[in-house]
Amino acid sequence: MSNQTNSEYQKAIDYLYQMASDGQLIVGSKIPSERELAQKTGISRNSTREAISILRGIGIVESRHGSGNYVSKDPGSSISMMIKAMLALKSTSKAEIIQVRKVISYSVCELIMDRGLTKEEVADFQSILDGMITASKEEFAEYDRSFHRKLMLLTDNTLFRTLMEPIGEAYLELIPEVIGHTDADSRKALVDIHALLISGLVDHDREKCKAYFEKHYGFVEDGLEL
Amino acid sequence: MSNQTNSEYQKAIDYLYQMASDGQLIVGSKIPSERELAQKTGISRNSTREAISILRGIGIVESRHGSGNYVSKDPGSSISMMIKAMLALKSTSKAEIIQVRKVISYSVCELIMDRGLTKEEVADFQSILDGMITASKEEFAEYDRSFHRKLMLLTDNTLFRTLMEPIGEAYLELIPEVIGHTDADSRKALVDIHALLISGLVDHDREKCKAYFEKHYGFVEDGLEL
DNA sequence: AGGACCAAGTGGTACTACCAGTTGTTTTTC
DNA sequence: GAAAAACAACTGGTAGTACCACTTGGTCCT
Repeated sequence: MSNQTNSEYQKAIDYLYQMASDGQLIVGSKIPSERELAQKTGISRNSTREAISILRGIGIVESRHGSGNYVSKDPGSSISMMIKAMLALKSTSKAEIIQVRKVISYSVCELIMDRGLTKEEVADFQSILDGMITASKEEFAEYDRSFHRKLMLLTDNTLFRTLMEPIGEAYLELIPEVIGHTDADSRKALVDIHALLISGLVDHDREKCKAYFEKHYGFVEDGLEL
Repeated sequence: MSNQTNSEYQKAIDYLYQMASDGQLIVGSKIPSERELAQKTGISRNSTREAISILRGIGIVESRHGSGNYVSKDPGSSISMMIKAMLALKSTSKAEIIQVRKVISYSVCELIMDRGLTKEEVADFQSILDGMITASKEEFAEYDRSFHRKLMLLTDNTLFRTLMEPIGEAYLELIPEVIGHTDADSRKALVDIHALLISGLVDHDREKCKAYFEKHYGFVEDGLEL
């Protein structure tokens, strides 16, 4: 994991990564104080603070004035910030985000299809769909989000969720643009499309699921005029 | 875009974001020097450097010693860093890494299957497979890696590559453990399995590709005793 | 016990000084 | 006059010190 950059601050980062891989740093735990870290790594406190600033930028460290620096509980959240920055700088990324989300969502469904859905899970999804029917444009996006979040939770693979979550966030920002192009009828159609997926999962029907994805993201791509 | 945090360094970040939204900062352009920035925003050079460290952590600024700080051309590269850090911190299980890699790899193949492979691409893959046949245990892992890297390069979706790269790295660290359980015969079988995938991509044959993934990762899971 | 207080430790900011690269200009050299 | 060497004026990188602002845990007093 060690980086060979010549920078001094890298020593502090390497030192912390080493602690992490030794299991001495778990999520939420306090990292050594800046002065101690500086002394241990043989660099100045300035450079130590620089290292910590970078880690804070990356989102894996949080600082509490007067208390200490801590390993962030939610490092995933700042990945979405980063993807946002990417979006701001590279105008072609919309299509990429949609594509990634589509393809990964589908793969997750493949995983879920093997085990099917419990009655409780079906009921949960149904209540989301029920909410969609009467939802306003603004609410609709939120339902769509919780639908997909729930879907992701079915995998019990935390790495998946961590990777997928920020993409979902970035995707969510595109939703208003999509929904803006819809009327009540097309939103009704969207609800049916979502129902199709649930049905496909219950029946272990790969084709149904595939149809869902084609329709759903066809909708999205039209809305974004891609 | 302005943040209401009380920190001093935030002034520098806000100042730069303001410049960006005014169109004065385009990709690759040089941002004001640290001393100038400090003077303009009324904060110390220390705090200015802290701001720039964070921006460098986020990946939207690159620093060149003796030259200046520049708006990054490739903000995506640091997403990889971030995911790597996450993998180190969250003691992700082997099974999760394998599963994510499998699913994303498969997703990419779905994308590629639509367009198939050019003759040149097939030849490139074939040369990797040829290398595998005579490879030692140690070399085999490296071939496997370049195989999958090449696969990833076929999707011109940079977001995909960005997400996949660190997972590939994590996966790579597991490879020696897998290969350690193999003999020459089973490695020969692995080469055949890889050839199956290429054949599937050429023929647009989804089932062949699927068979590849089942066999390949079945192999891996056995090797890791999952 | 309860509350007020205090002291030690922590991150936050500033200033200064110097090192180490880069870059464009000037001077030297042929 | 053109190429090469030297220089000067930038740039970011590192270090050290001092002090401020805040948190925390303990002590002392009531």
